[in-house]
Amino acid sequence: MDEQSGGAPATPTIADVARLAGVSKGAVSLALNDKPGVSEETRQRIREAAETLNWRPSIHARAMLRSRAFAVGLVLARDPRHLALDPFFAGFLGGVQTVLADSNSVLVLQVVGQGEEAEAEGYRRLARERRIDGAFLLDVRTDDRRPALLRELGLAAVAVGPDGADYDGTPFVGVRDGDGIRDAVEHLAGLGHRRIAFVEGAPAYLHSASRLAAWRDAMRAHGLPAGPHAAGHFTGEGGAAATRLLLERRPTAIVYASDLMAIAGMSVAREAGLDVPADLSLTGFDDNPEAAHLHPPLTTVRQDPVAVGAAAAELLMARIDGRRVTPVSPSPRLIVRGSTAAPPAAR
Amino acid sequence: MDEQSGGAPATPTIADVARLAGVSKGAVSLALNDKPGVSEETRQRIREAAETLNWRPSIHARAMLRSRAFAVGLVLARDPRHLALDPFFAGFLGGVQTVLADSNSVLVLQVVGQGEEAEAEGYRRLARERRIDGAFLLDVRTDDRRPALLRELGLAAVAVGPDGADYDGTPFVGVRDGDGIRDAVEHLAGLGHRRIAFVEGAPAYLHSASRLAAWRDAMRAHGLPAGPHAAGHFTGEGGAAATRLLLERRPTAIVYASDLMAIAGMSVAREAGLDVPADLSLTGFDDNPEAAHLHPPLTTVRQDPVAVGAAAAELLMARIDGRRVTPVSPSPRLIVRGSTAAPPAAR
DNA sequence: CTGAAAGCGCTAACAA
DNA sequence: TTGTTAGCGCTTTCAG
Repeated sequence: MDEQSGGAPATPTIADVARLAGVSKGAVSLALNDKPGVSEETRQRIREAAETLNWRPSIHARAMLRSRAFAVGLVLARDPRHLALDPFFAGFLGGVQTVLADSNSVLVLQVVGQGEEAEAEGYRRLARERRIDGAFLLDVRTDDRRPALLRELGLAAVAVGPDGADYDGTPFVGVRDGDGIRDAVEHLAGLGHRRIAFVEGAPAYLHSASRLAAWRDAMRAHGLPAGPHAAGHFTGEGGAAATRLLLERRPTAIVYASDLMAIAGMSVAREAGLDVPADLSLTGFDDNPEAAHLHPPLTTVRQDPVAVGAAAAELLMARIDGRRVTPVSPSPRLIVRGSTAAPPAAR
Repeated sequence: MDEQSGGAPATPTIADVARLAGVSKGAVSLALNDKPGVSEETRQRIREAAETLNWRPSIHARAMLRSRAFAVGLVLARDPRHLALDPFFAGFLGGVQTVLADSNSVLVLQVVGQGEEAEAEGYRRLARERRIDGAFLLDVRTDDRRPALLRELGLAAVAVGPDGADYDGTPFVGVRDGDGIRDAVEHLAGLGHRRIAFVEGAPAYLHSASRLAAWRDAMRAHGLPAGPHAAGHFTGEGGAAATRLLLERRPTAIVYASDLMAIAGMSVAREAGLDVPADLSLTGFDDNPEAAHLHPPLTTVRQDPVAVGAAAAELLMARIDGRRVTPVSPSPRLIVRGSTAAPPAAR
């Protein structure tokens, strides 16, 4: 239609750059990929031409020869409403991005309904269409078939989960949730609490199981009897129900595996006529934006999701490129606020 | 290297399918794209061959000829922590996905730091590398340059924002936030409130401005004087500060443009010695997972983010394909809970 | 050090 | 109705 508007076509190709620089296409390719075989002088001229034309190599043309997609995937099998309540996820994405930008790769995100099959199908589709070179595994379950699936699909994989875990050689970027729970128990024990209950998330998940284990270990380390615990499934309803159950055992403190459950628990305690923190101390996990603005503000564990995302992406890109890097595991931090205090003197 | 492992190569190409079916590559292409030129019999045979080999066309090869990327983009210039507190976003992604799956497209997500320039650069990069065919625009600002940018880049665009808005021909999939605010005001007015204050979000955003306007309109519609309002910037700190300010004007109810701000406001009110809802009624917006589990539970406005996401994706794919569809705008719903009641009789 | 040419997997315009 | 062929934009041999 409007082909003769004047200059170069809308999206320049490598040929346009070559023409402008007065060299061949091959020279342009060598020059811009920092490969030997071009004089520094020519390289500079080519660089300028590319800059002038605002040219970027077509990702698809590249992908065809190198059979690399320059993209990584993340399939999330979560109830959308569940996804929302996880500040970890958002930070994680941000961290991932910083690394991907340097690698000239992008993130393909697929949110599928719940269900392992949908999740597997998501990865399969991305793999078969050669859309991605590797993938992140989040929400790892105790008996997770994704590591095996991804290997079968020929995709690099990096899992995010409890530090030190290992499935099938799939490396884990550790989140040291356990350390956070331990700090919470230590904080409470230091205040004089002895009956510290625990509300776990969903036992099927690795990061849930590791938090429970950390609570048990910390209790033992402080010479305290492992108090009662109940599953809250990371939901508000679950947290409330678990709290009702645990309250019968008269704990002076409850450690929750998530803020949402802690918030729901706080309401339950209040309805039961308990004052927080005078009668009952509460700690959460995640440091939701709401946590600091509750009444009382919630003592909780804050992870560094951006660092975890960056570490995971670093590791994934290294695997794709066949490089070796040693994974790091950022530590979480206990944020002490108003929901914890010394236990009632009476007991 | 290990070329003679026995059967077909790891990832089959169209040539493998053609060979197996005993036809040419061209025939395979026609057959599997449901184009005329192949007998039904042959088509069936080809289909079976493709099935046997578990073949999918390489997205990159396709992209090269049709200059279609079979992907759409979403660039988010938000503080990662801000992203987390928005249940709308998660549902939106879920809704988008349902439509993309049918179109054989994927979503490329880019979370950049805050700043308009980073945001623009994100879209530019995706466009120049021909990574995407179109993009979603979220968090539209009153003077947003992205519609112009995307047109310049040759990308289809669909914005998510107040119903009926229009920038530069970029279609909007409306979220009827205004209706939600109106319902909240109506609910409060019906309970007998007359002094209804408002905490808006960040005035620069369209969806913030439209909620403020809706509050004004609703107040007028009920013959009430437009009470005081203040900006809370969608953050907890902001919501708390705005509430402190507004409390001096002795409202009997406060409508908030987000749950987070409302939650922070509830704490401020309690610290000021006010009982919610006996002394002060509060409404939020979003229906965060926490909202139902506060004490008292928060009356709030729930959108249908999944429907919005699906509608936006539908519209975007239609634009890319050059089809025409009429956008729909799902309505939000007021969820009445315990944070609202009749105003104190005294006043 | 540079240029020409082949080919990645696919589609579309051909010729048979 | 079929099979053949010429590229899409790029990288990578291989000669010059």
